[in-house]
Amino acid sequence: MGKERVTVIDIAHAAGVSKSTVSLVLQASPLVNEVTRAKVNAVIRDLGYVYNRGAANLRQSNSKSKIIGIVVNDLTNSFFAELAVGVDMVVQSAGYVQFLANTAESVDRQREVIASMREHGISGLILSPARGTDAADLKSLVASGIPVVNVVRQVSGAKVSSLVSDNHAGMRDAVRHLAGLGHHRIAFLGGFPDTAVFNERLQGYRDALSDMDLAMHDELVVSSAPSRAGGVAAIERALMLRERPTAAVCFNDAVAFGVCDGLRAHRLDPGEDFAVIGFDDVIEAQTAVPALTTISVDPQGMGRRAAQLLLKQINAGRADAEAIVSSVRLVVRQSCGAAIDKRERLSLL
Amino acid sequence: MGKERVTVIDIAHAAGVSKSTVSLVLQASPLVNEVTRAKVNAVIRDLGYVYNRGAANLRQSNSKSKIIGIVVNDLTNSFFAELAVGVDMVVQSAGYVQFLANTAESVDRQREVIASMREHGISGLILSPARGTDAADLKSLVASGIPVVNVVRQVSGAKVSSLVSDNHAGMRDAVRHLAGLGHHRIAFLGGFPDTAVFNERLQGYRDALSDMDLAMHDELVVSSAPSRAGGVAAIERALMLRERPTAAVCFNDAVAFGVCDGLRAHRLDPGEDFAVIGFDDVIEAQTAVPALTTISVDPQGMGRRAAQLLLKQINAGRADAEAIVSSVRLVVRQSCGAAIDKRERLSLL
DNA sequence: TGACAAAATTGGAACGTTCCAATTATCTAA
DNA sequence: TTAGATAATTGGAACGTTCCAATTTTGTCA
Repeated sequence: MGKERVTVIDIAHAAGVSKSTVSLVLQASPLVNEVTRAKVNAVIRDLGYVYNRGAANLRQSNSKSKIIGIVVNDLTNSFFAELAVGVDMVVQSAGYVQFLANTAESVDRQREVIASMREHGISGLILSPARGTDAADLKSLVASGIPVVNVVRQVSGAKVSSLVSDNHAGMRDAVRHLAGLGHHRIAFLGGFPDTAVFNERLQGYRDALSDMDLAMHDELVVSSAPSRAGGVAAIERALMLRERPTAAVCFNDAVAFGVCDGLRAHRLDPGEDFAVIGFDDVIEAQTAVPALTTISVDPQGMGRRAAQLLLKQINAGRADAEAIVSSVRLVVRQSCGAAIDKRERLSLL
Repeated sequence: MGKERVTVIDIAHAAGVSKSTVSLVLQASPLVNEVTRAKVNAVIRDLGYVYNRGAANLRQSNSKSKIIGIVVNDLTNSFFAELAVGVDMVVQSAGYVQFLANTAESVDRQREVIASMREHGISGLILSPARGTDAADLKSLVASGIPVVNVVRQVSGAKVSSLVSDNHAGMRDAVRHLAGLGHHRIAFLGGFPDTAVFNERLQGYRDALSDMDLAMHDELVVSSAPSRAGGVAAIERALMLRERPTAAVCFNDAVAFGVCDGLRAHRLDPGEDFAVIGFDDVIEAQTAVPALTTISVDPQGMGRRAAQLLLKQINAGRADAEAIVSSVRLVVRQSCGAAIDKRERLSLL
């Protein structure tokens, strides 16, 4: 049952037309007569024909494979999972299908999967590069004319489009908000210092401090893995300082959650005894307790925009690199203490 | 630059051999002489040749496309993201590449993406079916001889392999554990009652109660969306009962986190004032505060096993359906109050 | 009715690979 | 040296589709 695959020739034969006609109805060409089209479509349904995109793609000079690749550096981070969902949404409704691969920050794996995707003839690639990716890694890809959109992280020197969030402005706004609430010692917690994203955010932190006439204390910047566990470690170290911070901006939401955990372990109540702001606005940020004040980057929306940009380039044929920085906004919730300000409440008593 | 694609013919020409020979070295055939192989490989590197799997696949009678499909019902749930990562790991190292699609519980979307994947000639499919999927949806897929492995959820009547976790035993163990800690009123919170998974877990709950000689109270079973928000809603309702529960087993970890949030909103301390057990053991379960006691199903491992099963069937040529239930274990952490038992601590004072 | 245009259909070549059968080069042993 | 075996190479057909140029059918109008 279902052993031999049915081809256009079979359809043509059964419908009493030529394979060319069948091909035309498959592509919904206006050249074919309504009644023939109906007949052919009926036969297609009856015989359970499935279109062979491989064969079609082979013939079509340009590689319109209807496959786009998306490779992310850490799919277990829900930020990237949501990004992938966003990409999937627009890509699916454009009739494409996505190859998704996870590199787990390994450039070797990244090289392998990109090579594999090329062999399959992807018509474009959305890439959140693994740490340490350099322009040379993307060289031959772009040379072959395949549009590439970098997301989240940029690769300096690579002639590809990019879509990153406004890390500088986001962190600046977060720090200003905390300063506005009266905090003087604000820590910057988490993240690896050898990444561009880290440095952009750190610069935003620095600039905001200077805007608000606050001193920059190097010991208040403590880096760590950009994960929940990293957040626990970072706040741990920050609390050991002789002069403790009273608030923290975190590299991302995962770190911020870890910071909250660590605070509780020290019998400190995040949002009341210590203000915490995250970055990303992952889906759990709004339901967590306390709800996390954070910089919303809307990962799903970012995925959608990246996919749209890529599709635009694919359709345009030629892809001139454009760099988009996606704006970002502060979402004030409980964890920064602004909503239910304990000091204020106490002063009212 | 890189306009015309380079083909085996170009390689053959440049290396002074025939295309057949080039093809042989591409497949690492032992038939070709060492020195020719080296020469050809050198030319391949020089010209920047990229293998065209589409063309190869077209010729190869059987569809060894080196593509496997994976479609999940909710990628934003980190359980499925991790599952996908597990699949990706084994699939990648077997030289395959994965099509990943998210259906967001829509059977229509599911039908579309599966159709699309077939057109691309996937050699196998791993499917976590959307709610409401029935055997007919998979009929033509299996008829065409493409191996399918269902994960997480089964589709009754479909002749495909499946890999599900032992929902019954897991929930039974959770309830027994709570009963062993002295709880009499144990709630079952979250999940949609029209799913098989829900009913298996509920049955485990029922059986454990009866094993432990505890009464079954229908009002202690409160269903909700299997999400964090659903968990908040469920505990909310459970706390409104005239006779409150003192502990809860939750449909999954997301619900359990929501339950913890809801408890805190009522000034109850999860793990101390109320025992909570989750299901899944997602990655955040161990770092959350309190660390979540849960039934570990190791989603990544499940993904790996599903992929291995699928690859086995692909290689075997013929796929006879096997149903695997993957065993599951209780991981005791803080949220059930076993580790730091407040009552016990108090009695020691 | 014939001439012409427009609409619809069609056969064959081509895409880049693999497979098969056939050919050529190289080795072995008497 | 040569027959026979073995190793290495090769040309052409095939996979399922699309495209092109060419052909056939249908329609229009004088």
